[in-house]
Amino acid sequence: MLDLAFVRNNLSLVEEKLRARGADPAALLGDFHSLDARRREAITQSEQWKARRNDLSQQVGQLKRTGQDATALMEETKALKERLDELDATAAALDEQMRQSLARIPNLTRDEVPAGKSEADNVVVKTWGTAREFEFEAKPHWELGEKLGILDLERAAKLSGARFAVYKGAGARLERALISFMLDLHTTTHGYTEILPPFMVNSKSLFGTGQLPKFAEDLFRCDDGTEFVPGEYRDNDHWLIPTAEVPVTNLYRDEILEDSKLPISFTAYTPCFRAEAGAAGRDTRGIIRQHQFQKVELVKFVRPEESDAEHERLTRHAETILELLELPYRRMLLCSGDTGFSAAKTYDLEVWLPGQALYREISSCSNFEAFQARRANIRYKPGGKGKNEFVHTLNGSGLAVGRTWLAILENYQMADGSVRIPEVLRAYMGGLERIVAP
RNA sequence: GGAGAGGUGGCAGAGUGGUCGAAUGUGCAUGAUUGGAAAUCAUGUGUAUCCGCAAGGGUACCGAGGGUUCGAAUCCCUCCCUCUCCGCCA
Repeated sequence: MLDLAFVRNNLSLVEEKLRARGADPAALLGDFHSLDARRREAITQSEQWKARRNDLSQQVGQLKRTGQDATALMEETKALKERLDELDATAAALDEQMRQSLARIPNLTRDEVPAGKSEADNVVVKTWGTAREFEFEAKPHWELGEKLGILDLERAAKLSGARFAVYKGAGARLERALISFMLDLHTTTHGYTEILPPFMVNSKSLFGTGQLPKFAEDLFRCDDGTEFVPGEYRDNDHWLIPTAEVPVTNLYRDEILEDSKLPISFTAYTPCFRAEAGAAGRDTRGIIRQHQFQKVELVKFVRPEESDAEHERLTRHAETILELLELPYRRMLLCSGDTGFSAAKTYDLEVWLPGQALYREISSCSNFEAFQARRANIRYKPGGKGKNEFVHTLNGSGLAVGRTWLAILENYQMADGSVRIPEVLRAYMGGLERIVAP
């Protein structure tokens, strides 16, 4: 969420940034100045009447205490009430309108974010590793996985429908090995604290990180016998998390963090659940796009002045996983049109997939600045004194485990259809060096 | 799921309709005292928002949301959370 006062004082900048995202400022901001003025006027009016009521009520109390008759004053105050209720309702309605309007405005992208409409306008920042030369035709992971008996998409469909996977034998163990390998590296060398959060969260949490209200249709909601009402954020409903970002960032919702404890770095392994509404027909083969996938996430709470540097560090932490696994990748700086709702700046890491001869996103590392912190009310006291300020939040995949799994299959495949295990994973695989067909 | 007890400021803990944004203790900050410190004393010490150039003033907040009342921390309703006992359960 953007700061109301900031929007008021920088309206043309906000409009310009919205246009850069491909959003329509008129639709999002409406007649901002008018609403803002009417809201403030209504609040002032209502509060002035409340002050009068409070004053009269106190006089009533004083009369009663000294045993005098207060009937006249009570009648007068009662008469005041009707008008007050009206003013109060108007003020509350305008305030709510402003709140909802602000909640739907995306974050402003930073100036170094390139202008662009779509994925095609993202900029390659760097490329790491070289794509392997194959002396045979590289196969896609779904063929490799099915042949090796470690991936069963047919039976997964029987159990749960399309976009689910069953991993088996060495395939299941490879997934588990990747999770352990990633968590171990992040919690030791990279200094993150491991979190194992709930896999279900309430709508307050989803509002905090920005998934609600705009992206409700991308989420799985548990049926509590109630409906989601945009603008109402409950603490007693349940949604499946689309990413660990939600529970981990919301750990500190409505809290004031100690300056001396910052920056705080958390890593968490969780499954992620996504409805993939609007992705019908896309990536239907293989396990690129699933309703459930596993992910190791990195989350940071930092002081505003250090969020840029921490963003670079966090991205490097994700890249390190790819480098240790010796998977070629490139780092993309997302353009304004492709940057997510809550993010001010995002790097995507794309891994090379020889079976499909293309780069695919395997990690997304974002700086949200104060956008999420403002929604979730996460603050700190700079220097331990004075006014509370919002922290900056960051997060990134480190990495998406399912996509790492399939990248290993495609990059490490041999002519006979077997798959070598990357060196760094072998200890996690009980010494296994190669997955071969049964 | 059933029965009961609770949720008040950084913490502890009073307050059951008015003088309560809230006693008291403690913590913290500043000052006095001291060679320095401890102790002591004094003063101050929440958040958000609205008006205002500012000084300052108003409003709201005692788990959350509604309601009753001229007036609610206090009474009523719904919900959330914590604790105890029972039931169920991995």
